Amino acid sequence: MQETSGSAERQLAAGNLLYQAGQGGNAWLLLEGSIRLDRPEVRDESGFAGIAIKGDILGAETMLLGNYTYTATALTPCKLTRWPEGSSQPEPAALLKALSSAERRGADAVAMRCGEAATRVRRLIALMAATSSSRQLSRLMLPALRDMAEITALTIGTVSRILVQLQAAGDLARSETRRGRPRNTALAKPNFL
Amino acid sequence: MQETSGSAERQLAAGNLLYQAGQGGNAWLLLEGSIRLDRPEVRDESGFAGIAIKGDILGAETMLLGNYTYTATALTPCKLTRWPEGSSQPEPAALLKALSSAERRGADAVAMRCGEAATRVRRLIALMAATSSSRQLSRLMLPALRDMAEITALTIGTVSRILVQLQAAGDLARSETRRGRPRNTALAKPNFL
DNA sequence: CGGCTTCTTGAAAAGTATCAAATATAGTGG
DNA sequence: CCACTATATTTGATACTTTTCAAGAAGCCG
Repeated sequence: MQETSGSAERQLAAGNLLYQAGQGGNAWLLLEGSIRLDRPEVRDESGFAGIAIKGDILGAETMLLGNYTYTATALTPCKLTRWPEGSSQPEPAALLKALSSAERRGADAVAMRCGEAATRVRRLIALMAATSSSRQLSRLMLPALRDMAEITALTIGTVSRILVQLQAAGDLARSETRRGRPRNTALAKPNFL
Repeated sequence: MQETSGSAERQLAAGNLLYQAGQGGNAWLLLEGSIRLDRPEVRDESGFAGIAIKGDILGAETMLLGNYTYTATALTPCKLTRWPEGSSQPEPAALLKALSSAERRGADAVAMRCGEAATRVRRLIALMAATSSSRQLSRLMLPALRDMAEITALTIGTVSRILVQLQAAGDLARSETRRGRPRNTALAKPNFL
């Protein structure tokens, strides 16, 4: 929780919650990392509704509706900042940019559910790689298997098998996998005060 | 072609092209019907990238980039109008509305590729029903099997089998299917002049 | 360490895709 | 107006991919 009160910036560890559907709050610009969006209706099911990567705007709907439509959770470590930066009203040009990146990201999300399992996982990895600086993506910089499975509409087992294949083929850096109990940086821990 | 030159409105028969990726043009508000968006890169493959229904804005990226990012084709008969209506510059509030509906529609597209085949087709039909006035959707108001297959990431055969099931279960109005050669209202026929 | 979670892996089952052929229909041209 | 053609839909049998269900291994945290 390295956040000073009133700061416009925010850091988020992988797996942590940025905001929850229904809450009030401001929009965010994602400076680093990747975030998944989930529809609130579906409780235990996947609920996956979209993804955001570096440069995308999240939660712009609060400026219209007052509260968030989706729940946002970090897939990888994230850095964010309030949006829009200075003014409380975004410029039309900035809104257009947000709109067109939202459309592109929607298309990306659809594409990650298209074709064979290996293709889909490959596409997800490619998207994450666009976020990352290094070209050879390490296993540690990927989202949890569960997230990858829900994004690609596959099962955890299938994603695991495919990652093994990709590592064997040299398409993915072989590295330690992230197991064990996640940090209890609590999905539900309120971030205000 | 009941369009008078300079008119801000436009009609489109099912299967017809509204605009192509790369072209220049204006944004549209979809007044009636539904439209599919396709990424241009993928030639023969599905290429499906998103869907738009009544009330959605299409092609807003032209205001930023100058030309369309996706190719837009009518799934069902459509009525559209230039957007924004009067002014050449859209209001921030209108842009926000476009943005949040784009996100919602992206989530819808993702959801239509989630779960078993029957579930997915059901979701697509539900979305189309939201467009339509009548609650019991007729077979004729649905997109072509090929479109439904590409949207749901299934095959034509599977979709066909599922529609038969839905009709048998009474969840879908049993009606004539739309076969035969489509109108040659040409995908490529230029609409200017 | 003990407990909890994630990841890996196996064998069998289920669901879809494939491939192919038959059927139905709207438009076209004679 | 009718046959003809191109396209859309239905349907069947088989093959393949992925899911299921289960158990075990590996890692983090207190």
